[in-house]
Amino acid sequence: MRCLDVQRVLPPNMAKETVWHPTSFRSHTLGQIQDGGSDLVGSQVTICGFMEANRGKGKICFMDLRDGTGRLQVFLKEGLVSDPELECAQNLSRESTVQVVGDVAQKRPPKVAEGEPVPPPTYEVVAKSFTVLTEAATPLPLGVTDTVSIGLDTRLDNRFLDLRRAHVGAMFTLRARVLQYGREYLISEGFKEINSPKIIASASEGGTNLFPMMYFDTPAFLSQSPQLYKQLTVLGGMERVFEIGPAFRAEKHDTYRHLNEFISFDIEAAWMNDDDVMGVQERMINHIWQSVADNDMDQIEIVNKYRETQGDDPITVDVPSLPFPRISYCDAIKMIQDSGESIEWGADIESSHCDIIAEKYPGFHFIPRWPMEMKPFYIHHIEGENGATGEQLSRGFDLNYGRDEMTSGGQREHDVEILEQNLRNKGLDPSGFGFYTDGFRYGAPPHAGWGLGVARLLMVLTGSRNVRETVLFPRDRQRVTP
RNA sequence: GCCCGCGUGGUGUAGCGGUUAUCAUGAGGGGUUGUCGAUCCCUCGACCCGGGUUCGAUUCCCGGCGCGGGCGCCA
Repeated sequence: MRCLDVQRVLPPNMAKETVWHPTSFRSHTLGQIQDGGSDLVGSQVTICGFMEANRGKGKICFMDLRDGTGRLQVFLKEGLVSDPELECAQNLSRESTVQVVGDVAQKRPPKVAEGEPVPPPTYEVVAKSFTVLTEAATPLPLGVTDTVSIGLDTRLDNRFLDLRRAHVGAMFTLRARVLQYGREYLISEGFKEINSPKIIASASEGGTNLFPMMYFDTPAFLSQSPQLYKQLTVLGGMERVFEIGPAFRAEKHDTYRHLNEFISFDIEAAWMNDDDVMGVQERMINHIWQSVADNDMDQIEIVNKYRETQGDDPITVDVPSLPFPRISYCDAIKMIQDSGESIEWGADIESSHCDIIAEKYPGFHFIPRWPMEMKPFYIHHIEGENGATGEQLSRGFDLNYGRDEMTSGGQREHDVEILEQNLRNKGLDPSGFGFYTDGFRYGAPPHAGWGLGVARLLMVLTGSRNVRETVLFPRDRQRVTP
């Protein structure tokens, strides 16, 4: 089984140097012919794809094919394929799927105006035989290549078609890359990936509303956060863990940045405080941005090409420099007050306030040291570390980008006595949290962590104005299908 | 939950108390063509639902449903 050994040797950058083995349906991807056509000229290939467009109704027909790797023109000519095949190709509806056997050839260069540079050679497949795999119904609920803009609701109702549009596909390719780079970075710092339960018996944090459900005969809830479980894992000695998983919140908000199901990128690490995990976070984000800039500018270009047609400014991938600015809660309040807004110490920093801070700090910035009173019971505080008017500060922080909150995190309380007092201070009964507080009774390392909204991070990277742009099948107040 | 706005062919839009309801894209048919945002000719397709005002409502009013924006809250 020698061939298996060969295949175990993976290329250094899996994302960019994918090995496309032939399948039962095709010998080559369209991307392979697009990029490596010069080596393939004259050889026979079998390709598959969606038919994006067909031109020509007489003795010849040009067909634009698209698969998940690229686009390619197929040339059909009377005499080279059978008459029924040619007619079938000419009458085929857009987005039908086809299989073509033919020879790779260099395309005839397009006519260019006098003095214009001749473009580099491109390649096509001259068909020998042509098979329709499935015929697409007409008309399409939305045009994959049409120039008309399409409402978000129509797009989400027909996401399978929307996703075929170049810039939409690029957005989700970028999403996959962001997750990949985030993972690989945390692994490089010793973090291990975990999975925590999404069906839970009690709330992880106060405040947010839960989706109730029946777990056989027991009332239960969908998890709003992996918080308590990732902490229990660290208490179990796993040292550094991360999870990329769903969180569910039954809140009736209706904004560009809220969903009722979202993917949270969470970490938790022993022997760290809030400053330490802020360091992890900014290094991770820096790595993600750097990796996108190094590997994925082709996807950014696709997005920008579309943005140009919509009159939007192109997006740029500016790798944020380290460290990110840190504006403590107290300083943030002062900044807001100095701008003339009335805000009291102890109040939440709202979106309009974030606009004020974002004027000075438009990119990523941390807001550490929130009042203890505003943070959940599991957040750590240092006795005597007080704000301007004497209130106890916490070791909780947020990460914002512009006006939008990306992350909430902090050092956790590891002293079980204080933890139980915190619960009582919040009006919660410690006996209901025994499964959690018991984890602290037999030795507990100081630890810290954060949760990052993946879709919100993607909004920043892709310049999206609605979180739904970066989520395949968003769940909001009025949408549970598809 | 509150405030504001919108609902017109498959898609995205213009417009109006009486119109042949605009434009683009699309779909169907045909011609030409190594085309590439193909092109040319012909054809097709729409006023969210219910009630009210009116001689007459797609247009005005009320209710419903759906959608969008802002706010609250959060990741």
